[in-house]
Amino acid sequence: MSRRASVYPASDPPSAGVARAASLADVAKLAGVSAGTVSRSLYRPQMISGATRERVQDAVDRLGYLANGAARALTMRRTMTVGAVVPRFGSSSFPALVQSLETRMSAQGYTLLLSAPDQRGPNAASVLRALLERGVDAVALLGVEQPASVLNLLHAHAVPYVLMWAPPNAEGRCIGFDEPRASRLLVEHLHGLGHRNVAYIGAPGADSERARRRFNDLTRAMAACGMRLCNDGFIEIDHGFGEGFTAMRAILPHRAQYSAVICSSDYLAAGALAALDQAGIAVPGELSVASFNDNEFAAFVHPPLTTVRLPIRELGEQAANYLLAYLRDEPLAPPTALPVHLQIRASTGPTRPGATA
Amino acid sequence: MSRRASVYPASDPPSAGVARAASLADVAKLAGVSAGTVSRSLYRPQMISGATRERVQDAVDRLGYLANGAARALTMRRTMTVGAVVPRFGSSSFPALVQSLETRMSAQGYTLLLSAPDQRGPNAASVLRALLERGVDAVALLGVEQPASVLNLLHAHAVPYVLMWAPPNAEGRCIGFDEPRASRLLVEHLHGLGHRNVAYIGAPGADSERARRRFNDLTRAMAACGMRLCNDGFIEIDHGFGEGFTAMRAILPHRAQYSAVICSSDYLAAGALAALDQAGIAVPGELSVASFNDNEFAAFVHPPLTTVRLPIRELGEQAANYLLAYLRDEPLAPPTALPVHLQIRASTGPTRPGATA
DNA sequence: TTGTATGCGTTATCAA
DNA sequence: TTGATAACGCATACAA
Repeated sequence: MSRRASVYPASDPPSAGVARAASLADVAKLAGVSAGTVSRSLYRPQMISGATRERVQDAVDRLGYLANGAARALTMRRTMTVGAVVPRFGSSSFPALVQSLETRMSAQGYTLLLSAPDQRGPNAASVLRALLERGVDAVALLGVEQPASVLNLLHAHAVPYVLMWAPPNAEGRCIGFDEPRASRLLVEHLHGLGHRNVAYIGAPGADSERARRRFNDLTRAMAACGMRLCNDGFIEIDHGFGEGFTAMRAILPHRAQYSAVICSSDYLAAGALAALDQAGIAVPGELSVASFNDNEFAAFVHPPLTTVRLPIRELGEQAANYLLAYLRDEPLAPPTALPVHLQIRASTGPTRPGATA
Repeated sequence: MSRRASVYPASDPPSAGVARAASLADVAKLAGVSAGTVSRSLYRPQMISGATRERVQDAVDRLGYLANGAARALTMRRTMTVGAVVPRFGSSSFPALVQSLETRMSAQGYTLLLSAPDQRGPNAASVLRALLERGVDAVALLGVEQPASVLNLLHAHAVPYVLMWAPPNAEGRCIGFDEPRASRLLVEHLHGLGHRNVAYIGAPGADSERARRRFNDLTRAMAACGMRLCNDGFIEIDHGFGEGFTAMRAILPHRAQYSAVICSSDYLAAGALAALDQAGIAVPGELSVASFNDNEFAAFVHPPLTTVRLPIRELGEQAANYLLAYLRDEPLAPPTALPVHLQIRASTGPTRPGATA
């Protein structure tokens, strides 16, 4: 474990504010009481008489006193801060996840320290280190594939943590979706429609354990009911609208080999549907499209799409609940995989009205 | 991924651990030097001899020492932390903004404390107060309409701050887009195509100063070239895919009154285009659609769309640069409105191929 | 109910 | 180059 990862530059002083912020002592002086009394008056009001409490409050208001979190953290050994590490944060459905996590935690007085490292790997540990040095009370990490260095840090410093969007493991501390079932639902749905050969557009497995697992789940589910993945209809591509479009166009020449397409996200699906639309291929008449769905939007625009909904917001809430329980030393409800649901949307109107004319 | 590396059994709650984290004193004792020497060795290595430096580093590694940020913040009067307040964070293009802000700041060693208050939650001032109590070195706030209480707090505590996506004002400290120009570009483009009566789908002005300004910019630009906004073609609706769809359907009955539609975001535009698609209305043959665009995605799927691109990522970077300059006591480059650009995308293929058959 | 004193872990000042 | 010591601002055990 080599260190030397100082996040603090050794140079510049803070912006030279001449007047220091009001401290407890300042308030105490103005109110004519002791510092301890001020502290108690603010955070243990029942210990203080009404009269002094008023004088204190008055002084607080006049000075615009704000507690110094660093000093408090130093004595309390607690910062009311939790870290979140969410790689590739800007894309896909992660914002919704962070949103729900933040909402829940802030309702309990916690603030989120957000890290969104661009690249995975060796720097994951130093990102976490930065969070730990800032004294986070707990950490929520996105993803399964935490390097050993990260887990070691977590354990060595005894920080409560939770792995979001990760399958259950021996350690517990994971909250995820019932992804195997999600795959089964999609596959069985397509099977029921008579499809036997399927194309797949998904995220690159090399980058993501999640993508690899999903691919495995799918092939397993297909094998179980005698279906197969079409070789020339398998595309790995990053998550995104344009990517789905591009991918669909790429596998279109091999269309004879499959009668349905599964996309690993609704963004990809929406792009794929757009490509099909432009190519004049009717969905689902000529080709079925099914998708894992986390933002509920592809399905909206292109109704004839079957999706499995992954409850993202619930994931964030569950993660928050888990951490909060930990922080309260309450017994931990063993985290389970969140249930997923099949959504089959009928068309709300002609997709390509011209075709019907 | 070796999980057994942990010293702690999975059942053992860390909070029960009596052992405190290693401190500077612990490291010092192990290395046989004083605490001050350890501190200097880590952060002012040039002041320390090579031999002691090694012994210190060794002790640090063996103890897994991590600096206590609270203690450091207390003496340094600096936390290397910046706050971000981004209401309605989960939606629209804000994630991209936060992403770029975080990327830039973290490159300089700062960590983002993110607050995403939903509109009706605790008032803006208390959200900010929470951030200030946690000792943020600076704050980035999204939006123009900061209540006086917020600005007072900011000034009273002399915290460097920047208002993102806000028009320049007397105070400076604002970074935004050249929105008036954006409106002019769109309007003039439509004017050039011969349109005179225009419908508008935008965010509710009651909720957002930004929405009000945009509406004003648009009407002004239209007035300047003899165009007008169609009364029955003006819809205020929240940002979103489905919302655009719904809005477009709502104004469709009044279609005789306008020949073009402006949408205030690409999500809305994409929804609107979908609605038009389903209604069998050719774009731009029968109706032109133009949009403010911050995610570059509506334009991708539905090529015949004219957008003005608002450089979101650049906004986040500029905000970061501004704060960083402040934190370094460097002269502040007066923030200017970021330039916007018109994007006219030609169709990449038949949108509704059936229509051409 | 209130005051006093101590310690939290670090950096900075001043000696050595 | 290193060590001792004094802040930093707050919470709390203990005394009054």
